[in-house]
Formats: sequence, structure tokens, C-alpha cells
Amino acid sequence: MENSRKAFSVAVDLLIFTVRDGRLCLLLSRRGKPPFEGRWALPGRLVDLDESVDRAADRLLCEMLPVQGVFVEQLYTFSDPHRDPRGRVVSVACLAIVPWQRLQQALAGGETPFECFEARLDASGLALCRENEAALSRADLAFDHGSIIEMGIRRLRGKIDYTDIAFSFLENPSSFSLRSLLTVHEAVLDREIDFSNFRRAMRTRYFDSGHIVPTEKELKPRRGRPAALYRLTDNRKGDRNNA
Amino acid sequence: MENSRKAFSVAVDLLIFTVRDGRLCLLLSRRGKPPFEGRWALPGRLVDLDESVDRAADRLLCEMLPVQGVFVEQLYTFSDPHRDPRGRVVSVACLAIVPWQRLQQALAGGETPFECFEARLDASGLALCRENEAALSRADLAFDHGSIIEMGIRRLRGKIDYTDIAFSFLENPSSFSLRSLLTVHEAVLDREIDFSNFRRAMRTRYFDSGHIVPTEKELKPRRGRPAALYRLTDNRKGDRNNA
DNA sequence: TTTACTTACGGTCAGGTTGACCATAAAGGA
DNA sequence: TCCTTTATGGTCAACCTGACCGTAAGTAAA
Repeated sequence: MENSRKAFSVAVDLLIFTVRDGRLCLLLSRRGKPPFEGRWALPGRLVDLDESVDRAADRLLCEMLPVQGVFVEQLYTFSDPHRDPRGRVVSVACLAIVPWQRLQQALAGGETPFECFEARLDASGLALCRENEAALSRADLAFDHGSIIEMGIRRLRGKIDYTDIAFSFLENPSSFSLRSLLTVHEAVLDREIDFSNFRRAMRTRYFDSGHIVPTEKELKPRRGRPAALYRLTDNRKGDRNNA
Repeated sequence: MENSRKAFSVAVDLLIFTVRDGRLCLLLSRRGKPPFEGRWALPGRLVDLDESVDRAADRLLCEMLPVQGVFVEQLYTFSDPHRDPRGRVVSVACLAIVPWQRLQQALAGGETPFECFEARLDASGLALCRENEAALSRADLAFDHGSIIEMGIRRLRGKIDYTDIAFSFLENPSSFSLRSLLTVHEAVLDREIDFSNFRRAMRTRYFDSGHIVPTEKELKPRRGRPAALYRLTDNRKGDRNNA
């Protein structure tokens, strides 16, 4: 009985999102061996017996990218019996957010097999493309990773305007311009947002409660008026659904 | 290798919510054997190797209650290595909604070990009580089920005003009064809602789009003016996060 | 029959929020 | 000096929200 019931493998798959040049992007790696050899897949690993899923996600993230303090949140558990031809693998998909510069440095450092794909989701479906290339078709993705990515983008969109996750995309939360925060929102929601109205919304949501405070410094741009820089204080807003 | 890696059990735990007498309630069963013998626990079962988590949830629900077409949604996957002293069990918590009358009939029919607890969550924490009894303390619950229930209530609250889940609490979606829908909202959110404003909100959200249509019939109450009865059409609203 | 009570339903009104848009400020470059 | 670019602030109408009132339609009591 012991063996007949304990026969699952548990895996973590990571959706590592970032915003590069105003576009929402996602990290994929090309599979080097069967099944789905040559297809693109989310980075993933098996969970060890003595660790939690969240710990396994952190560990995978640390091995892939030498980055700390990354936002990670459980997304959904995919458990179709035939999702992995090798055997019975239940996969817990997790959503992670890494600022682009840090991701870029990490990718440039090691000989990593990961590549950054622009991720768009609209009425015509999901589109993933590398720079100046045609979009991946759904068949180019391994396992059920197409569905996982779709759900991840939807979750991201649903949460961006009532949680703090937008700040996780910022290179430096202690010194950022409102423009950079706007860019994150536009990339995630995939639509233009009026800068003036956005500023007002951020003021009422974060200024008045002290979550964001202005800095002495200013951002010197190539052109145009310099932007004020702000700092995120540590008292974050809570979540509605998860822990 | 095969054995060292495939050593997980996967379980489903169900949060079966209902609204009874205007209160949000939850089904628990008293454990008859160790571990946590005598404590209250969510109904659960191990997932079979050849089924998905969602299918296991449906199967458990069908065995417990002879009810069909119940709303079920994945909540979160709990994976702490020490959450179950018997071994390595990863539990996928699912949120289910059953109308009270159907639940009551199902409970009265079979000799079921399940009982219906009023579930409240506020600033002072989680309170679960049977009729006219003191609230359960956190220590009366088995495993990490206290945390699971808290998360479930929060999820329910977060979703009730931008999804359709409130209708899943109704005894008969083809003939209901706006009052009964109001009661569901009040029970889930645990606060009073102005009936007039609620009516207006439902009108703009569901009437104009044709999701709800008025019926010829009226509800004859003991006292007061009879209420119009409405019918839910099949074109439901979508979800923001999950599938 | 009248009166009181209960519940359903519709409307008003002030305050807040949102989207569209304009005006001005502060920089650099032609 | 003028033009372009970007940041920042303000206006205004439309919409949404919560609080509240008035009325309609039924039952139960006087």
C-alpha cells in the first residue's frame, strides 16, 4: 500500500516575468532531451522530499540566477495524469518577478540556456517571441506550458492594480521615477495609460499612506524635464487571496 | 532513482462552503483515528495515480454528497514537509460551494460524519462554531487546516464581487429573489449591505447584459410585499485568475 | 374597514473616482 | 531665441457609491 499510493513526483515550474523595453517578457529554455526535445519550456525542477514547494522554487531561482529577494507566488497546480509522458508528475506553477537589469546580468554571467521571450496575450491568443522573430506557435512549447503561461499572464494582470507586485519589476525600489512604474503597468496590461491620471492614482494610493516617499534626487534624462525620484518604504500592502 | 524521487502522496482537501440562515458555513468532520484523532478536519482524500486533482475533488464530493454540478475551484497547494506526520503528503486545497438545502438533504440521507460549522474571520481571527456552541480553538483543528480555511474565506471574499460565485450558493438559479442573493453577499462579506444599492448594482452588472432575466412568478412570503423572481441565464461571466 | 407593520422597489443627492484633455514647468538642442 | 521633449499639475464631465427617503404591495392586528 505504501508504494502504490506514494508514487507521485512533484515539480515546480517557474514563470519568471520581467519588463524589458516596455514589454512584458518571460524566461524560457530549450529542452535538450526528450520528452519534447527542442521545444521551449518553463524552467522547472523536481521538489525534494524534505522541502516545501516554495523552498524548491527559491532554490531553483537561486541556481538559475544569482538574485535575491525575488517576488515568488504560487499560481496553480497542474495535475493532468498525462501531462508528462515520463510518469506521474504533478506540477506546481509559480510566478516570479525579476527586474530586467538583474536578469540580464545573471543571464550574461553564466552559460545559461535561458532566453527571454516577449509575452503577449490578447483576443487572438498567446504570442511569445524573441527579438525580431516570429511568434512561437503553441506546438513549440513543451508539456502544458502554454496553458500555464496564459494563466500566469492573466493572474499578473488581475493583481497589478490592487497589489504591490508592480514594484517587484523595478530595478531599484529605493529610487525610481513614476514613469518607470507606469511602464511596468503598461507592459503588464498591454495598453496605454494616461500618465497624468496614473500619477494621481499613485498619489492617492501610496503617497497619502506613506508607502512611497519622494527623494531629494532627480533623474537626469537625455531630453526633457528631469523626473522626481521616489522611494518605496517597507510597509507594503497586503494580499487579498494568498498568504 | 525511480523510487527515491517518486515518493510523494498527493491529497485533496475540500473547503465546502454554504450559507445557512444568513451565515457562512463550512463542512468539517471529526477525525476518528490518528494523527490528530478527535480533532476537526476538512474532508480530504488521496489522489489516485490515474486521475487529476480536480477529478479527485469531484469524486470525493460525489461520495460525500449526492449532489451534482457543484462549483469547485483550486485554492492553494500546501506542501510543508512536516504538515502530515505520516509521511510526505502534498495537499491541494479546493474551494467548493453547495447550496444549503442540498447539503442538508445529503447530510440527513447518509450516516455521514460531517458537521456544518459557522465560519467567521475578522480582525480577532478565525472562529468556527456549531449551533449554540463556543468557537473551536485553533488547536482543535487537524494539520494546517486552520490556515487553509482562513485562505479560503479570504479568497471567497475577494472574488464575490467580480465573479459569479455568489450564484453557486443559491438553491435554485432558475428562480431566486434578489434578497436571497443579497443574503449570500452579506454572509460571505460578513457585513450589512444596503438592499437598494445592491439592487442597482445587480441591475447594471447582470440585467443590462442579460445574465439575469426576470421571471413571471413572484415569491409569496409570510409577511410583506412579494418579491420578483429571477432566472440566471447560462452565459456566465469569466474569471480573472484561474481557468 | 382601518391601521400598523413588514418587505420590495425605485429615486435622489452628495461625495468620490475615472477618463479625457489642457496648461505650465524644466530641461536640451537647433 | 525658439522648438522639442518630458514631467507635473489642474480642470471638467461622466460615472460610480453609499446614505437615505418615499412609495408599493402584501399580511396581521385593532
